[in-house]
Formats: sequence, structure tokens, C-alpha cells
Amino acid sequence: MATAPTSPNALRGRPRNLAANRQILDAVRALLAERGYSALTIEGVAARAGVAKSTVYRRWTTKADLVVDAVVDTLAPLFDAHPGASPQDLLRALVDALGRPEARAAFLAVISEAAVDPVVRERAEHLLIDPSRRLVERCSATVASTVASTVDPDLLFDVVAGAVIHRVLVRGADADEAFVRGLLDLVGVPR
Amino acid sequence: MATAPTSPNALRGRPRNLAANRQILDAVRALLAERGYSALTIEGVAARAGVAKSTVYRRWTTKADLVVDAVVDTLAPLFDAHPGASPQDLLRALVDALGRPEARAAFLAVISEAAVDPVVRERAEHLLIDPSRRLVERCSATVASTVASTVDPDLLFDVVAGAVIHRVLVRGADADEAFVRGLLDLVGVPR
Amino acid sequence: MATAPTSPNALRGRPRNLAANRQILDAVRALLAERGYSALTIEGVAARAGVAKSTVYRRWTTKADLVVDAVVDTLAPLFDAHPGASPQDLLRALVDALGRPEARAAFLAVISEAAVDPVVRERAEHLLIDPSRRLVERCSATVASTVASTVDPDLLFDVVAGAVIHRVLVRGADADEAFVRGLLDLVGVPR
Amino acid sequence: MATAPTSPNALRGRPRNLAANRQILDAVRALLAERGYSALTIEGVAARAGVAKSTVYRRWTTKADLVVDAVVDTLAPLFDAHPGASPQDLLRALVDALGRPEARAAFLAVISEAAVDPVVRERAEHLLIDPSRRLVERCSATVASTVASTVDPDLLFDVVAGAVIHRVLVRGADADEAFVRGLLDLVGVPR
DNA sequence: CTATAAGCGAGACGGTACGTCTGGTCTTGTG
DNA sequence: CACAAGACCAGACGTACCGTCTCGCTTATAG
Repeated sequence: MATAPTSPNALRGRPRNLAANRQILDAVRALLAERGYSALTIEGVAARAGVAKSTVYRRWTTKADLVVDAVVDTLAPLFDAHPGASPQDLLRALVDALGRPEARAAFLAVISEAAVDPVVRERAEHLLIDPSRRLVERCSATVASTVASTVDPDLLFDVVAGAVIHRVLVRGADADEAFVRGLLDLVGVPR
Repeated sequence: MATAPTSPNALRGRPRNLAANRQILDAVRALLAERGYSALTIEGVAARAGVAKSTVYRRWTTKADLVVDAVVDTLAPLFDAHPGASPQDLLRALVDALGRPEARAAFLAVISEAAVDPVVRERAEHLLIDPSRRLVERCSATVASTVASTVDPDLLFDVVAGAVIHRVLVRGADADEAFVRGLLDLVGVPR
Repeated sequence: MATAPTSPNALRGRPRNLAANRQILDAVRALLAERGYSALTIEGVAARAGVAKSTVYRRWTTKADLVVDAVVDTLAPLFDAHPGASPQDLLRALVDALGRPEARAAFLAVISEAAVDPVVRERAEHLLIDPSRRLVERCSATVASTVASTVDPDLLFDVVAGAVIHRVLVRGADADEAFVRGLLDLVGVPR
Repeated sequence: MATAPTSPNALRGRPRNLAANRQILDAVRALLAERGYSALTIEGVAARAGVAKSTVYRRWTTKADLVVDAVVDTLAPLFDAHPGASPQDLLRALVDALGRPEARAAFLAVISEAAVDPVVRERAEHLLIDPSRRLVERCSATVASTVASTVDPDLLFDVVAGAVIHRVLVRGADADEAFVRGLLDLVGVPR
């Protein structure tokens, strides 16, 4: 998960401070959770991270870029393969990850920016949407489902991911076990 | 759907220019579609609307407030009762409305702000989420559905609205007739 | 002392509220003493006078105009003839009048505006400078001075009025009896 | 005569553009002469100086501060010691300096603000009044005057400076050689 | 051991927008 | 007509960040 692009010639000159990357992304997540995307400023991030403004700009070109990486950084473990995990476990993990305050503020902000900025869109698609789609597909593959295997994969993805997003992000409601179970029932995943 | 709050005592002093309301909201929608939420500025709105900045601030206190009203203003007809409309028609109308460029940029921005600003949250809930929920409920009530009537109404709302939002707003994909039909099939609405 | 210009046809329609004139000028003086000229606003004056903004604008066209009248209004008694008054008495009265807080803030502000705005200059010359010159000339005429009668009247005016202004307004120092006496000695007015 | 305060720690960060100081003060003087103090805006100064608004605010906190420095900047050479100069020369130089249009508008503006703002008063006293007082005292010290040496120094200062100010600034009249000679005669400076 | 190269903190730079305030004008209803 | 009220357009206020640019200094590799 290469977040910050490396400098053109990483072997010459003083190497970048690796700790700064983490400090910056932590600051982004903290500020996102506290104040939201539109109140997030690069200056604020730098100050919170204890880093010069130029250090942030050297690594990320855009506020949106920075936020995408901050989000991906926390969702990454979720997207990695989880051999042997049940659909219910995976869905539960997704719900938990998106429910974290910094993810709530950030995720839809990124999507909203993506609607208007093609660069953000590409990154968001590549780093957020595609992995979550693969997650859903892995689920449906692991079960001998009667419905999930017949339904259009596009629709299945929209229904499962959409329901989670709508419940957790849009409505900000609690996604309890009943929700997860009900959703899986609806798409035909056997208990 | 009274959008702009009226002045404290509307009978005293020079009355507000009613035309300005429409000019402002039109400008908001145009700029949202062109540049997106985070590039939207009150100064830009005022300039585009041909109105003084103070005229905007007199009527809306917040960029988010203004955007909520701009979105509601276009979605309002959708939320009004449509006697005799089939679920398929209603869902189709919803998909079309959300697919318009200014709605795409605005809707998720509003939700994203709502995650962090309680005032926005309350307005969004009242003016956007609740009406769309009633729309879904009206649908499920009009059909003798085998599934939709047994499934939890909360879940039904999340699945239907979520699938639309995910398809149209998050993924930015085309929501064709097959999608609408497939979604209705999944929740058990008979053809 | 016609302060507010009368309306074109004063006999038709509702007559002006005469009390408002005094309320406005009082408010001007109070605010001048408290905040100074550059912090003086028409809105503030209207609010303090308990009068609508338009009532002020109907009577004065300019902030400087308004201030000139406010100052003249308090200096007027000084400029009227004082038969039998000694030069010392007249000078003392001038010093006292200019030393009042609202006069301090206003007088030089008016002069400063006058340096740049011909309309203000004409009013200031007519209503402030000329009368005070006549005051000084009345003084020198009443005494059989050895010096004051031989010195150029222009210079005499500059020296007497200038010394007072410099002591009271520019330096903001106390103008005691010794100052008045010393100044008269210098220009040759016998005790 | 250090006008603009230096930054707290001048050795860190990018150094200030020294040329900007002069550009700004030049702009202030030009605008003062053209439009006067109350029409002077920081935005206008910045625009005229070809400098960002923040660059002005970084160096001066107040419009009055800025004007004080602009005035001092032009009067400074006058206040420096002029060994061998006659009182007549010095007075002539003072008259000429104050008679310049930008000085006229600025000087009275500063005094007028000083009457109401203690910070301005202190700066004006320190940078304008005290030096000009020393100038007058140097004059009276260089001559074996019969009057100037017996008269109260306070009064002498008020009379000389006051006469110049009244003639040049208040009345806006021409201060010719006769005025200078007459004033010196009056206070007893021998030819 | 000394270039050379890049990172870093600090902070100034020209800009843009913020949300507020005032100026001066206008448009109502009421007296 | 005058007046209070308050909306209107215009534009300055002083602040906050933007993204860029110097600085002096530090920390690496390459010669």
C-alpha cells in the first residue's frame, strides 16, 4: 500500500522522514473525525502532525489525495484476503470499519469530490471501490447461495455495499447484528 | 416547501426580492454541477446570481444550508404524492433525479457535512432522508409483495435507497431499466 | 445657525421632526468624544439618536457635513459678539471650547477632510475658521496694543489660533492660565 | 528610523521583501494626497503598491500606524541635526515639508486619530511631536535671542509650531518668506 | 573529505474567500 | 411628505488558507 509517492530519485539527498507519513495521516484522521472534510486544512494537518506545511505538500498534491490515502490506510486490512472468514464476519468487519468517525466524514467526502475531479475518481475507484467489490464477490463465491449466485453481480454489489453505506453513512444509524443477518438473508446467503 | 427562512417581521421595511431566491438556488445548482461542492463559494454564487453577497447571507447562514435547499428544491416534486404511480415508475424517477449532475455533487456533500454538523444533519434528515423513506414505504404499501411486506422496513429502506445511491452516486454508473427491475425483483415486488 | 438644510418645499406633507435634529447632533458629539471621527458611522449615529438612517441622510449628505454642524453647534455661542469681554476672557473661552473631548476629535478631522474635499473646505472655512479669525481680530481691536496693532493680521491670527490649537489639540496638553497670559504677553496685549 | 517592525525572529523562514516597505509607504502617501485619510483603504494601498493585502497587515496593525510611518518617513530628514543651519532655514524647511500635499492630509489625520487612540498618540508623540520640539529648541539655542530665551519653552514651541500648522495645514494658506521672517521677529530672533 | 542533492522547519509571498459591517439607495406601510 | 423599518448593491474590513517561494540547516550518497 504505497501511500506517499516516492521522490523521483530516492537514493540521492536526505531521505524522507518515514515517521512523518504516519504522523500526517494520523492527524488527517483525527481532524476528519473532529471537524469533517470541508473544515480540514493542510495547515491544520501540518500543525497537528508537528510538521512543516512543505513536508505535506511534498508528499501529497491535493487535500482529496491526502484524505483518500488516510481512509485507505485504515481500510486496507479489511480488503486483504481473509481465508476462512464467513460472509457474516466480513460484512460485520466492513460495517465496523465504515462506522468509525473518521471514515464516516471522509468516505462520502471523497466520493463527492470524485464526482467532479477525475483524478480523485480514479484513485477512489482503484483504492476503495474495486477492493470492496472484490470483498463482496469473495463472499458470494464462498457460499453455495441460491440467490446470490443467480443475481447480477453488479446489482449484488450495489445492494450489499449500498445497504451498508446507506445505513451507516447516510443515515448514521446503528448497524447491529440483525441488520447484517437480514441483509444476508435477503440476498439468499444461507445461515 | 418553504426554503429560505422569512425575515423576523415580514410586514415591516422593504420586502425581500422573491426572484432573488430562485436566482440564487439556480446559481448554486449550476456551480455544483460544474465545479463541485468544495469549490463552491458564496461569492461565486452571488456573482453568478447577479446578487450582492449580503443578500445571500441574509437568507442562508451556511454553505451547507444553501446546498441542502438547492437539492431539496429539485427533489421536492419527487417526494410529493404520485397516486397511481407504480413502484417501478417511482424508483425510475428517483434514479433520474439523483443522476443529474448537480444532485450527484450535492447530495453526498450534504451527507458528508451532516456527519459532522448536527444542524445540517437535522435538516438533511428532515428534508431529504425522511421524505425518501416515505417514498419507499408508499411503494411497498401499494403492492401485495411477498417479501417486501415481511422484511424489516428499516432494512428495506436501506437496501432500496442504498442500492440506488451506490449505483448512481458512489459508483457513478448508469442505472438502466435492468437495474431497476432487478432491484425490485430482489425485494419481491411482483412484475 | 441653519444646520440642516430645509426640504425644497417645507410647507407640504408631514413636517420634519425638529427634535430629531438635536438628537442626531447630540449623538454625533457623544460618539465623537467616545470613539473619534474615523470610527463614527452614520448607522451608529442613527441608532444612538433613536432615528432611522434615512432621517439622517435626508438632512445631511456627508459624514463630514454632519460633523461640521455638530462642532459649529457647540462653538457658536463662542463666536457671537461678547461686548466688554477682555481678550483674556475670550481666549480662555476658546481654549475651553476646543478642549472639550468631542471638539478635539472633530476639529482636526474636519480640517483633515477639508484638505481633500473642497465642499468640506468651504463649509469649514465659512463656519469655523472665519468666525474664529473675527474673534481674534475683535480682541486686537479692543486693546491699544503696541505689538498686536503693528504685526500683520494674518500672522497674528496664525500665532494666536495656532498656539491654542497646537497646545490643546495637537499636543493635548493642559492650557492653563499661564499659557493664556504668556501668549497675550508675547503678542503685546497689555495686562 | 526603522519604520516597519521587524518579524519576531528575523533569522528563521523566508526573509521579508525590503522593497515592499517602500512601495507600501509610497502608495500610502500618494493615496493620502489624492483622496485623503478617510478614503484611504488598506486594500487600495496594497493594490497601488503591487503587493498582497496580507503583506501590509503583516507589517502594520492599523491604518493609523501605517499613516504615522508614512508621515515620519518623509519628515525624518528634517528632524536630523543640521549643523550650521540658521533658524530661518530650519523653519523654512519645516514649512516646505508640511506643505507637501501628502503631508497635509496625513499629519492632521494622525493627530485626529491620536486624540482618540492612545497607541497612536504615543507613537505620534514619540515620532513627530518630540522631534519637532527638539528642532525648535535647537533653533532657540543657536541664537542669542532676547525673547526666545526668556519665554517659556512650552509656549515657544506652541507658538512656533502652532503658527506653522495653522497657516499651512489648518488654513491651507501659502507660507511665504514674509511669514517665516515675521514669526521669527515676533519671538525675538535677530536678523 | 568534500561536493552535491534532497529533506526539513520556518515563515514571507501574491492570492482568494470568508463572514461582517457600513455606505448610500430604494421600497414598503403608517402617520 | 416624513418617518421607521429593513432590503438592496457595492465594497472594505481583518482573518485564514491556499500553493509557492526563499532561507538556513540537516542528513544522506558519490566522488
